[in-house]
Amino acid sequence: MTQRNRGEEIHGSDRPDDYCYRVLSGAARCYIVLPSGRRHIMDLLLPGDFFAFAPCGGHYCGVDALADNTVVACFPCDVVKACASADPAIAARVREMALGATARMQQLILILGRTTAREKVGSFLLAITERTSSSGADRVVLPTSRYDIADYLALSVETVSRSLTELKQRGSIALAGPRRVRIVDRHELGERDQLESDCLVSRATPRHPPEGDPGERDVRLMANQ
Amino acid sequence: MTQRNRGEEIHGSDRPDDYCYRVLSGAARCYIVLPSGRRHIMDLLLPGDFFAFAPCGGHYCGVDALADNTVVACFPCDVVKACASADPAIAARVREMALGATARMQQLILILGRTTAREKVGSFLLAITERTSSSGADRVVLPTSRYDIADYLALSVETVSRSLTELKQRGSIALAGPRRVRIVDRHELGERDQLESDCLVSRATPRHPPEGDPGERDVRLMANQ
DNA sequence: CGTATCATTGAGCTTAGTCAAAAAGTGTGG
DNA sequence: CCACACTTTTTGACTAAGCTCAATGATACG
Repeated sequence: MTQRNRGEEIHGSDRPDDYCYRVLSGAARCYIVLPSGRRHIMDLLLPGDFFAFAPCGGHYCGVDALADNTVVACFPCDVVKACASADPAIAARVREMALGATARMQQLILILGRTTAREKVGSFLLAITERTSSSGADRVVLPTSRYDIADYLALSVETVSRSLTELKQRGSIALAGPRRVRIVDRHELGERDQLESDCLVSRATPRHPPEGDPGERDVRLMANQ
Repeated sequence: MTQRNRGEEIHGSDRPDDYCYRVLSGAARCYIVLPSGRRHIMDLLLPGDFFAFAPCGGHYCGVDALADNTVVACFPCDVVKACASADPAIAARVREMALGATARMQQLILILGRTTAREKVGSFLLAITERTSSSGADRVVLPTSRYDIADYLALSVETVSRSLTELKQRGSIALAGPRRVRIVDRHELGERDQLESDCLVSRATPRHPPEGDPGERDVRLMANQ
């Protein structure tokens, strides 16, 4: 757990699943370098956030500081596992933090699944705003450069930049410098989906409403081999 | 936990984070319906696989059977949580299964991050082959239709179909019926990255080799608020 | 005050989405 | 076993969107 400044590597390895990370202050990016040289940012970590790489076949994985004075706690996963086995309170904490990581991953999957670059950038802005200011604030200072946004959203830098200027010109956001963003129209940034909700639902129609509690409580089914 | 046939809904709700799922036999898809009507498949579940939705702002979430005689155990998350708190063995099992879910999510993020449709489809084929036959087999029966693949990879059906025929024509795969695939050239299906590994690494160069064990073992840093 | 990095903008090209239709499977009942 | 309907898959033509290459501004840092 060392303090690092912007751009400095916190930890890196090609055995990524040996360590897990928790940001204590600052911000960090977790990325994988594909053998082609492409970098994909798997997660952005703000204070309190937890992350662990899954084994990923020989790719180089790393965690870098995004801000000055970033402090990240790095732990060998097997140590954490052992502590969790020994102490139920720690186990519960680990579960809770892993749940947060899962939520961010699912959110990223959803964002990456969007069709247009504008939607991706828009929902990224909404997500990062939500995370930095817990309430429904409308101002955010991006912790990332355009390059990082591009590698996070799987877009080119140019497309990220163009999307932002387009959103600005539409009046959906306002920019004060490259990193200071004000959200003007949330709906235009991906909740826009909501507005079209009365449109035709083709191959995704929910067939029946939820049928009440399945009533199955035999946790052995969940837990046994 | 009821047995369902292909296409039937197993569970659905717009409070997705209340339940978690474990496939006992068959196969299932976990998806989110965006208000626009678009469906995104968040995960494909094979026997033994575990999944839980994160809260996702009012979208409809569902789990459907992909095969006949699919059996899925559905549990309220708070019940599982309570059992994990009470029984360390269950807690460990839940951790282990959640780790598997995390690995699949990270893999999906990586696949969605690929640039071309052919790469997405190719790495999807590799991934699903790896999961269905634990060793390095080269044959796979896809559990999904083209539509499902499309909704999983965030592509259009037509593009999925075109990518598959293109891979076939290149000799990277062989098709026997729409769902029976034989992997001919693994490298062409996404490990292709490996071949270009000596190419220029631009903005993703790992700065230093891993610096040895950070040596931090104070798990309080991991566990405390 | 240069220099390097980051951000923006432009032009051309490649690729995937859309709309439309045909072909190939799948399952049913006669 | 065949005929029929229905679904799934494939293919084509066109359009739109993002990537690449290239150049220009802006900003921070020595």
